[in-house]
Order: sequence, then C-alpha cells, then structure tokens
Amino acid sequence: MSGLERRTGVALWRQIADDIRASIGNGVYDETGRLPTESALASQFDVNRHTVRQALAALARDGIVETVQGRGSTVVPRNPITYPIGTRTRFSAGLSGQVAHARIRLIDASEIVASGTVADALGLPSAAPTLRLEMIGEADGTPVSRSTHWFDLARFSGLPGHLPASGSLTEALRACGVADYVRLWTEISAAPATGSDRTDLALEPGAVVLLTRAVNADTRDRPIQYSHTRFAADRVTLAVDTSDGPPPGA
Amino acid sequence: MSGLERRTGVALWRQIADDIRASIGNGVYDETGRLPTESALASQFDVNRHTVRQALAALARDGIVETVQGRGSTVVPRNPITYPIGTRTRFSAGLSGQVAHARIRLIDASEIVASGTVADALGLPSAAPTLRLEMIGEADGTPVSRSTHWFDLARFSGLPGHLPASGSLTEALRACGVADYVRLWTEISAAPATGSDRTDLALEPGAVVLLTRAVNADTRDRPIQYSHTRFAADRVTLAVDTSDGPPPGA
DNA sequence: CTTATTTATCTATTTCTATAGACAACCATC
DNA sequence: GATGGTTGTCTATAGAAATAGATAAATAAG
Repeated sequence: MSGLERRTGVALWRQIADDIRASIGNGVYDETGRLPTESALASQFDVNRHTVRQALAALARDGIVETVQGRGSTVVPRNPITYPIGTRTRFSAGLSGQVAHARIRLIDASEIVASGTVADALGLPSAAPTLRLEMIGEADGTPVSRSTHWFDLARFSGLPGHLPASGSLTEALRACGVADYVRLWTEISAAPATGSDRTDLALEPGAVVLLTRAVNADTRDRPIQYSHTRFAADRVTLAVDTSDGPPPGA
Repeated sequence: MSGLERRTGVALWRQIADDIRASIGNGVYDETGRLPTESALASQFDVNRHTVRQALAALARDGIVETVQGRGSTVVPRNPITYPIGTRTRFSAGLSGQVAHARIRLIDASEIVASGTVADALGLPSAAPTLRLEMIGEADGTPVSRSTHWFDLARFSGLPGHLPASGSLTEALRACGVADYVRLWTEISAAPATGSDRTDLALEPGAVVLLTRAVNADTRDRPIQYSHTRFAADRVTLAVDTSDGPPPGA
C-alpha cells in the first residue's frame, strides 16, 4: 500500500513530492524537521531510490526541503498565513500581525459590461456597465492571491484613482463614500493551478489554488462588489468564523 | 501561450485534461456543451492531436465528457453540489434539496488519546481519552467527503451505537443528549488528492481535495466535536454565509 | 583517524510520453 | 449516396520516466 498509481499522467516522483509536501503540512516531521533517508522513503513508497531523489530535488528547488550530502534532508521552516473570512473581510487588516507588509497591487482596471453571473451578484440589470479590477495580493512581497473584482461603474468609476496610494481596497472605497461594508456570502472551491496561476502566484506545477467567489455589500445590504479570488493553497489557509452567527433555522 | 509546461512530472495530456475540466467548470462550453474538435484543441494547446486524444480519453473515463466518432466530444451534464458552512452546519440537511439521498457512513470507530491539537480544539487536558470516528459522506451513492471526528470519550462513548440507524451525526448526538450544536470555527485549505483520497473518494490522480478543520460546540459554547474533512473539490463547493454575523470589530 | 551512514554520480535497460503521418470508420448534410 | 468533416487505429521514432547496480564523496560519531 504505497498509495501511488502508475500510468496516470502524473509521474511517480511528483506524486511522492506532493505526498511529502502534504506530510510536512500535516506536521508529520514536526519535532526535528528531519525526513527519513532516501532509502527509507524508497521502501516506504515502494519505488527505486532514484525516483525518491527526483522528488526531493523538486522539493529542494521549491525551497520546501534542504538536502546535504552525508546528513540527509530537513524541512525548511515556513510561516503559514491564515486569511480570515467573516462579516468584515479585509485583505490588509486580516493579515496584519501575521506579516510585516500586506497590500494588494492593481495590475489592470477596465470597464466592461456585466455578464449574467456578475449582474446577478451585484443586483444590476443584465449587460450593465461595470468596473473590473485585476489585482494581486502580496504578503511581504510574495504573492498570495490573484483576484478579479467587479463594481457598478455608475457608482465607483473613481475607484482606481484612489488605489495606488494606499494599496488597500477598503481605503479606496472609503474615498468613494463607502464608510463600511460587509461580506454577504462566500463560495469556496479548489482546483489545480493553471498556467496563469503559476505565473501570477509564482507556483510550481502540481500546486493547488483555493478559489473563492464572494459578494460585499454596504451597510444597507446593497451589493457593491463581486470578487473572484485565487489563493496559493500551500501558503494560505482560509479561516471562517461562524461562532456568533444568527440561527438560520435548522 | 499554451499554458503548458514540460518536464514537470505532470504529463501534457493530464495538464490538458485538467485545463478542459476547469473550462467546463467555468462554463466555457455552456451553450451547446460541444467541445472544439481534436484538431482545434491540438492547435490551441500547441500539441499533437494524439496528445489531446489522450486527454479526452481520460475525461471520458471519468465520465466528464462523451466522445462519438464522426461527431465530436460533448460535456456530460452534472449536478454540482454546494455544501453550506454556517452557524448550523449539517451534512444531510445541507445537501437536502440538492440530492435525493445524503448520508454519512461510519467506516471506523476507535478510542484514542488526544494529541495536542485535538485536546486544544476540544478544550480537554492533553492525552485525554477521545472517541474518533472515521466517516464517508455520500450524496446519492457517490462519495463526496471523507472525515475524521473526535469527541470527548467521557461524554460520548455511546455515540457509535446511535449512528448506523440514522446515517446522521445530528441524530446520533441528539440521542446522546445534545439537542442542538453550533459551528464555532472552520479553517479551509486545499491540496492534491493523496492515494487514500483517491481510494476513499473514488478520485482520479490530478484531482484536488478541499480540507476543512472545524469545531462544533453545544449551546453553552463548550466544544463537543473536532473534525477534519476532505471534500472532492470537483464535486463540491463550500458556501460560507456571513451575511448577518456580528461586527467583530475592524 | 576510522567507521558506518547517507547523499552524489555514473552506466545501462525498460516502459511511458509525445510527435508524426497515413488511412479507415463514422456522422451529418445536401 | 456522395461529400466534407470528425474521430478511430495503425506504424514509427525520439525523449523522459523509472528501475537496477555499482561506486565516490561527504557527514557524524566513536
């Protein structure tokens, strides 16, 4: 029972690399950070030692482990980031305390007519004009999220002008007259990273992204923002707080 | 710009299969469900037609698409499942209305001393005895989740006896004197499916799982249940409702 | 310093991956 | 039923993945 499968289009060494990475994430090698020897891993996965070496080399390239001749392989320590999702979901504020600098960077702003999904989410008529922002969220310089946001153009045409200074959507919205906003709903799924994910988030193949679709509303529950966000799953965990919510009826 | 990368341990045909599957999920082929021809896909991804055929064959094996000689490939319609996460998170109730039969099946029950993480989550002293349940959530017979649950053994030793009849944890907990319970917090991450995921959830390699860690508490906010759940990401979307939560202070 | 352990490198062989071209079989349409 | 477009099957070739064995080089411990 090695858990590996052949002829699946995923090379054994990558399956092993993914498995070891998951074990590291689960704290299997917690105490000392030392991995088993190449020979031990080879018999554990029931493959040749060279196959294990290829997996370890890939993990070393990604900075996950470190290998020294004669000594063995050890886990490189990491600071995992937790992104809180709640009634007030804010990128910068949510990451403060975990990283020194968190900001979102605007990479594109365009005006576009709403598709059916976007119009529904924002409560706008079909094909209404919207403002679409493409952004990358960074924590201490490393990208953690790639997001697309849609706003009602009639209300938020001035938004992009307020963004570069602060690096915060909350600040830019305040400048547009939105003093406060709340998260209405969030849908979460996951998928293998695509080619553009790997570019935007500096991911290696075999990586996974967490996908969220969400709507924020003003204090009168009018939707103001519809967002798609792609998080690098190996760097970010989403934390959902539902401790004091209302009873929605069994 | 095909988005594909070579020598990454993931075969081109699998990258293409994953890409097409993602496109289906994003509704790219929505109108008619018809995929481009093999030749068109080959030039789109800049690979040989045989490579595309291998990707389509894999998707056909998984029941994602259907290919007919002389006609082409079409998307097989799916009912995506949405799993709601909120103050009252219930497996069967959450899926009712979406599927005919939803239930969780017990595959193992054992008594085990709490690890540090489990003890913290349940508010128990370290190494306290706990009841651990291994379960599989099914929607109309297909597995959608694989979960591990920990309970304080002193309070819930009789739980397994109440499970098989109802196929519902909520019912079994009620039989143990828990009339109601609420979700305290949920953490969500994602990772490539491991070998045991593929076995338990009937996934193919390259698939992705959504991972949740969560704590449920009784109406006095005393933790009663700590859970790890692994969802098949291509079958399930998690829906987080935060519309009416309390202001947790900016 | 000596030894045992562990990683690094080399050669060789087999199986899988990807490309290439040609042609047959099938479907839809006119 | 003839045609154009599409999928199915066949042969062949080059490169990557995986296995196997042997040996060198580095580390750690006695």
